[in-house]
Amino acid sequence: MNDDTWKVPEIAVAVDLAVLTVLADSLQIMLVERGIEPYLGTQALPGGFLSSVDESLDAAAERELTEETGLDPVGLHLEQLHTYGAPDRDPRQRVVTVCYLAFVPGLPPPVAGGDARSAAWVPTKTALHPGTELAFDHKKIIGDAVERTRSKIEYTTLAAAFCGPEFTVTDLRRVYEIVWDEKLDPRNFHRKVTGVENFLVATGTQTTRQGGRPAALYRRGPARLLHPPMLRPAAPKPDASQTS
Amino acid sequence: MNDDTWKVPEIAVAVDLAVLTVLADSLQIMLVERGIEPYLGTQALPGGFLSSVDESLDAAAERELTEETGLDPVGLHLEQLHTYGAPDRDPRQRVVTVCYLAFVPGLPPPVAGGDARSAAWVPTKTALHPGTELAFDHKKIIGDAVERTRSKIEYTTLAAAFCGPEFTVTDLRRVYEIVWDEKLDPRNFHRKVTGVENFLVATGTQTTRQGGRPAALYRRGPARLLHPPMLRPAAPKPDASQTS
DNA sequence: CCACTTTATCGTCAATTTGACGAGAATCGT
DNA sequence: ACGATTCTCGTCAAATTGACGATAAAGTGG
Repeated sequence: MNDDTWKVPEIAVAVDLAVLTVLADSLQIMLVERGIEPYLGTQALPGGFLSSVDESLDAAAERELTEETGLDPVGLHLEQLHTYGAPDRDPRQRVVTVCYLAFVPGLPPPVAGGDARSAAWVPTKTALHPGTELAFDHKKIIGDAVERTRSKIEYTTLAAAFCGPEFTVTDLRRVYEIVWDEKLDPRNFHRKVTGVENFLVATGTQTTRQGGRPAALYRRGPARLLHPPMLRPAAPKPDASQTS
Repeated sequence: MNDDTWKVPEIAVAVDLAVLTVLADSLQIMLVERGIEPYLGTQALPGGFLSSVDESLDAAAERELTEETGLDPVGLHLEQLHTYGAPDRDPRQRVVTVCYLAFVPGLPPPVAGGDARSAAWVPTKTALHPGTELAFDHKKIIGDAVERTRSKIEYTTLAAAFCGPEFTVTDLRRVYEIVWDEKLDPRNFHRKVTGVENFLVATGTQTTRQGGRPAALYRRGPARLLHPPMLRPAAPKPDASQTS
């Protein structure tokens, strides 16, 4: 470092998106097919390099989200997940990618939005399956995204971000059940979420449905933290230590 | 983006460290005095650019930690905090900095370690005080680091990372009290932490102290998650919404 | 050696929260 | 009208938490 000839390494900075939704009884992630080398034709997370040296990371993430999904980032949940920068993750040059995590409601408008590349929802179980090939280290990123999501809905109200603007308690419970892959008792769940102040705001209206009593509709309230948290059912307790 | 003359922006990637410890009844952060422009003479987080295009982010963080503190990163807790990349955060050129959060036990060896720059522990309250001037956006980073630390010890066993290899239940409780700035009941705290499996492993030995009954000494067990979590005492509940 | 102080640890008990269910309410299809 | 379905409220025992009494084991100063 005290060598006068040492120069700051110049590195390409990219932004990748892990866009998750709950759809068709599974947690799904948006993947695109790569149109260029490397990994041409392989599925990958949407993303790209900063458009200029003046673009902020958050702005780049929002831009990519709009380009790939056609969604308006306003009101969507978008947070940094992690930054990945292994020296060999891209064979062309050194790339550091800042990955963002986004939660969008099921069935967002036309999925294959503005950009020409074919975007698709893929169940995370499929994406994480050992047989699935993904570009770069994207499989690891997806694993991190799913784990972050699972714990995030424990102590925040973000599960509601997977629902539309109006939703029922059952809609919300299904989000938890699908993300955690656990059955929850409808009655206890109802008591819990309706008891958290400022989480759910009743609209007064009800669903029209086929079969079954109509459910009350709610909107998201201003609460962002669940206090106390909604804990995942404890692991079967095989006895071993909970490492990790 | 479809302009053939467009080039990938080359950006300088840095790694900064938020090294926290519990010392003298306060949560303190390691700061160094900058030896070069910009912000010459101002206190800043330790950190620096990647040493080469082949250095991984984690390796750079560990290298900086060793250079600045003389600590062996093996066994220390080091995790990514966030990546900061506002276009104007460094007047020289575009810099994206990946910030890491480290927890070290109180009174680590000689603090001003290998590197010549004067490193010092500064209470986070002082660092965050409105009157304090820090380099770049480091005040915001410290705020994020403190908040992450506060919530991290709720649901992980990481509070023990602030203690030495052997510690008492009271040592651990003081960590919680100092980080949260809340008094905790010694009896309930004792019951809680000794009841979590694989959190504390009794060594069988006891402290020799001046005044008061000797306390049993423990080491960290293999558990990494607190299940159920140790919740901060609920805010006095002024009634308002918890807008995070 | 004996109060007296200090700190650690164990125990108790009521209040709260959770988990497991029963049962009624409200709708649809037949 | 009847059964199937789904939402919602209620009950009750078990587990957890919060508040606090009491004892144990040290040091200190007479």
